[in-house]
Amino acid sequence: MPQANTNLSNTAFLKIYKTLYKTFGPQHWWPGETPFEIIVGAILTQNTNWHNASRAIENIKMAGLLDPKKLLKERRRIPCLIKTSGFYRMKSRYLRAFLEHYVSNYDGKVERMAEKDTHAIRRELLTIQGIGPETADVILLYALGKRIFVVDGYTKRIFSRHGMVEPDVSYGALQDKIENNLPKSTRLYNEFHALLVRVGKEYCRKNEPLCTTCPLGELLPRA
DNA sequence: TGCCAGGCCGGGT
DNA sequence: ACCCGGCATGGC
Repeated sequence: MPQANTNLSNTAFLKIYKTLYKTFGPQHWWPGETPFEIIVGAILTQNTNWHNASRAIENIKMAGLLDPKKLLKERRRIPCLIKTSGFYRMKSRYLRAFLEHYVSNYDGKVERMAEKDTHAIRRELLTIQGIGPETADVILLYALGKRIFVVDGYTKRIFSRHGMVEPDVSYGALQDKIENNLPKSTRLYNEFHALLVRVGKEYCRKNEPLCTTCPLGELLPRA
């Protein structure tokens, strides 16, 4: 059934996207040269600023281990290499869990994983320790090129502060709402998430109740 | 200096 | 089904 869905929020989400794109331009996400680098970054940046995570990736690169099989073989070196990313003992376990799954089921080849249906892969990723909904969706969208919208803390904060969702909206509910009110475009999902992180970092931090200078300022609820 | 950062897990109600 | 503490480093 082709949805004739032209309600108000439909235009609101798209309008925000357009405003952000006009303001900031293309973000060229995800930062990372290969799908595997993107996956590693997705795990290392959990609740961690990108600066710290990217330094950990650099360490892995410098060691010549930014490759699934090599990294799995040298997994004992991981904690030392990724220390700067924080939570490094947990993240070492998470990385190892992913590597074991990835190498044994897909021979460490992203094309093999991408052959499967999007939601089948998603369910599978969620069974791996350390991969929750956001990390799974980052892998799907940015490493596998699947059409799925990535929700994160900034997404929730920005849309709730603009009165479009409740602050405690669940991951899935927000994801559904956004996907149902935007054109179904992988390219747009890719760019929109990146733009939300950009504007979130610069204008929508936790401690700032309402921003008055951000490009979306006119959409703020009156305080 | 304390707070924050591109979450997720496990144990407790 | 929620709720919450733990996980850890580095920058401002």
